[in-house]
Parts: sequence; C-alpha cells; structure tokens
Amino acid sequence: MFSFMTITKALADENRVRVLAALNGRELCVCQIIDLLQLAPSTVSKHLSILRQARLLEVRKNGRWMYYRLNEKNPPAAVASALDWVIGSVGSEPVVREDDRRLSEILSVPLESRCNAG
Amino acid sequence: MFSFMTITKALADENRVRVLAALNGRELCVCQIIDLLQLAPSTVSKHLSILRQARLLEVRKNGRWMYYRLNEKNPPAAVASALDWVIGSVGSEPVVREDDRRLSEILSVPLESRCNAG
DNA sequence: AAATTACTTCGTTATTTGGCGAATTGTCGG
DNA sequence: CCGACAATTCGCCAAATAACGAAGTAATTT
Repeated sequence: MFSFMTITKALADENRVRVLAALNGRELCVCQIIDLLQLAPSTVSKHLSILRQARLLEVRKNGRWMYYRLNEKNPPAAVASALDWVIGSVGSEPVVREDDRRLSEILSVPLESRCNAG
Repeated sequence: MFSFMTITKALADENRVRVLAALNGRELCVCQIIDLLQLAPSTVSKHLSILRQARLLEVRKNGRWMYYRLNEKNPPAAVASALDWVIGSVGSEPVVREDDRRLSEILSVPLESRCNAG
C-alpha cells in the first residue's frame, strides 16, 4: 500500500500533474520545467524528486543538465496505469493546452543560449 | 483541471482508498465503514464527503442509514478510469485483504441488531 | 584555479489536511 | 411528543505540505 499511496500523493498537486503532461512524448531539462511552471528552482526540484520517488519519472544526466522523462520503459504496473490515466485525462485541459503552447516556444530556444532565457 | 485535481486529492489518503476498495462490488452503510476503519464518525463522514465531491461515490438514503457505493452507473470518464486504476492496483494489498476479511464479519451482523455491534 | 551555470538540499514559513469531540439534523420506536 | 440512534456539520488542534531563499554540490567555461 505504501508505494501506491506514494503515487496518489504525487498526483495530488496540480503543478506535478502539469509536469507529467508536459513530459508526455518528450524529455525536458529542469530549467525548461522551471520556465514552464514559473516557480523557484528549489520548488521545482522538490516536485521532480517527489515524482521520481513515486517512480513516475526517470532522469538522465548530461553535463550540467538533468533530463526528466516519464517512466515508460519498465514501470511497475501501478505506475504504468497511473500514467495512462493521467495523460489520458488531462490532455484536453486548458492549462495543459496552454502549457503545450508555451513549451513549443521554450523548446525553440536552444539550451546552450542560456537556460532561463525567457 | 479542477475536477481532475479533486479526484487526485481524494485518492491521496489511505483511509479513503481503503473505502473505495471496500466498496468494490457492494454497497455499505456508514456505520459499517466506521467499524471497518475504526475512526470517529465525524472523520469517516468527512472522508465520504470528499470521495463524493470527487464523484467517486454515490449515496442512497434508506431510513436513518446512508448507503455508499462506487459511482459506476454513469461516471465522468476520469472517474471511471480512476476507479479502474485504484481497484485494479490495490486488490492484492495486505491492508485491503485484511479489510475484506473483516468485512465478511461485519456483513454477517444484520444492521438491525445495532449498527456498531462489534 | 576562479567564476559561472544547473540543480539539489536545508531551514523556515504559511497553508492545508486529518483527526477528534460537541453540537445539529433527521429518522425511527415507543 | 420524547428519547435513541445514524449521520453530518462545526470548531479546534496537530501534523503534513508547498513555497521560498540561502547554502551546498557538481559540471563547464574562461
């Protein structure tokens, strides 16, 4: 029950759900997620660590950048179905649509030209 | 996004998840849920109201008893998939197994012979 | 090596949440 | 109508949580 509740608690915050939706189909660097959510780096880092502890996210390090992505490789069953449920449910939410729009802007700026360029 | 977050917040408490699991395949009276969770009536009532606001539960009144059941008649899509996910994920959890055992005891006592008979 | 950049960890604060008991509402049996 | 019972609402308190800035770690650039 503990690991299941870790997932439900991870999903019980709107900013974390927005992160999951934003990571659908792509990986993002922390600084891009900071730019998207408009929150302090320490806050975003905490959110990502909660999502990672729930095994909803995986992380990859490249130089100074940390790339987060959905855990779709070999997730626990409860994680896989949670991701399906969340991604399937929030795709048409206005907040998520708007995030998607902003993300295309964010992604159009190459990472090398300063991370929090916006 | 609001109604989706209402669901995730409703799921982010172990006692509420236990209620959902207990209501899988049957309806229960509040006093039986109180007996199961071993919490104060006011606390249980609050939990049930949170689950109901999320539209995860439906309620039926019969005399002085309130019968709660999963909202499986015509639930919003996000509710239906949430219930599938939860019920499918926690069925084999020890806590839920033990609750199921206790429930067969609780259900063997007719409601008329005092509600909190145990 | 020193400065810069990217991210995380730590400590603090404000808000939310889960729990209880007391008081309230509504229903049934006498 | 009155007492008993089922359930909810209200008010309170303790614990959990989201947010921030400051300090720390690690990699890159100069």
